[in-house]
Amino acid sequence: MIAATCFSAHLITMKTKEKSKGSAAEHSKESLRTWLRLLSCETVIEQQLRTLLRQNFTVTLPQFDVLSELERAGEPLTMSQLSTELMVSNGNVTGVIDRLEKIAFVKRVRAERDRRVQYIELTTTGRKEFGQMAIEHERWLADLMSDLSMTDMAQLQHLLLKTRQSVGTG
Amino acid sequence: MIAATCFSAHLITMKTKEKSKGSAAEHSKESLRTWLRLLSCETVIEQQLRTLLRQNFTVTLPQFDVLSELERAGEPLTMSQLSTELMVSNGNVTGVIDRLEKIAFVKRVRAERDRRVQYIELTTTGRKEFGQMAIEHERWLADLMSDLSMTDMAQLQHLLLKTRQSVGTG
DNA sequence: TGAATTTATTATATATATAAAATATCTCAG
DNA sequence: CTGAGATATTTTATATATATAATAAATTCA
Repeated sequence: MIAATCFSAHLITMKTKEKSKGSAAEHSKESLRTWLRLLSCETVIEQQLRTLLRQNFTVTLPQFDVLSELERAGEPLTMSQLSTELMVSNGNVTGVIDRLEKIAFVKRVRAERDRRVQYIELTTTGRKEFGQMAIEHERWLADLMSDLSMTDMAQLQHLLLKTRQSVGTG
Repeated sequence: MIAATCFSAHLITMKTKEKSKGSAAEHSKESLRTWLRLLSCETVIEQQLRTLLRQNFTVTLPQFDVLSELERAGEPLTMSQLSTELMVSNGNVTGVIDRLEKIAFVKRVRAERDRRVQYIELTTTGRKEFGQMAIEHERWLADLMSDLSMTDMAQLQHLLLKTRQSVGTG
């Protein structure tokens, strides 16, 4: 999402009295442990990327996320589409687009058929600058993950997907 | 952590031209894929928890995180300790504590030996209210993770720990 | 047509979030 | 004991973030 800012720990007292294996209580505790680790892991990486982005370029992480989404789509997107894809509120997107428009990385174009809609598109500058940032961003990430094997990452992706699906259907 | 707010997608164009297996380029792409999935997974869960907390209680997610940390510690913590544990900035913690103090869930106590330090401690109300919230929080999480087996969660934790260590040493 | 409804966007209020500067206090060498 | 440097917290400025209300445009349908 746009402004990945976060208090991240959710560190909750873990009472280790229950010794039943495979019980609902045990599954519950393990869920909590898993979540705390997931959160911690995500937060550390996000902070690293945020800092690197700040130090090396002129955009913030949420702004970078918007540019990524526009580049990935390969075509202009509406505010609502951005909001949905990036999983943030509408009002949030408005602010980020305001700032990106101010530095001329994107521009708003009013749709012709439906005049309620604004299309957001990358400018030539925005696309070019983003290209540079994306290369660095991928390099940073590869470096952060350097101790993980291809197998590790494949397994991790599989489990994360399964988690995502569990949350979605829950 | 405190205010897990975030633009979360970081969806970057994935060029699939390179076909070399096990190359640095391939590892780099896989790192990016893994990160995007981790981010997406974390964001969805966080949004769910944030909404549930909002709808059922009077505190925000960052505030809940602070309370969790205090309860887990079992003793008053300084602002710096909270900031470090929750991986957020000092100024951030100040604001969250201000709000928790306003609703009398925590109180500031100036340290005697070192008058720069403020100890933050749970009030009786804060501890009691948090207890209720923590029970619900764990229930929500167990529900969200219900499709994951104990083995899945153990493997996931293992891989996340490995990722965390890679980031830490990188 | 034109009022009710739907959809998209913006406005508003509040709460996080960071970085950097300011403030207060402490430690310790000299 | 006195001031330089270190540490803890708060303040400030700016950018995200949410939820909700308000606005605006388009659509539906009596």
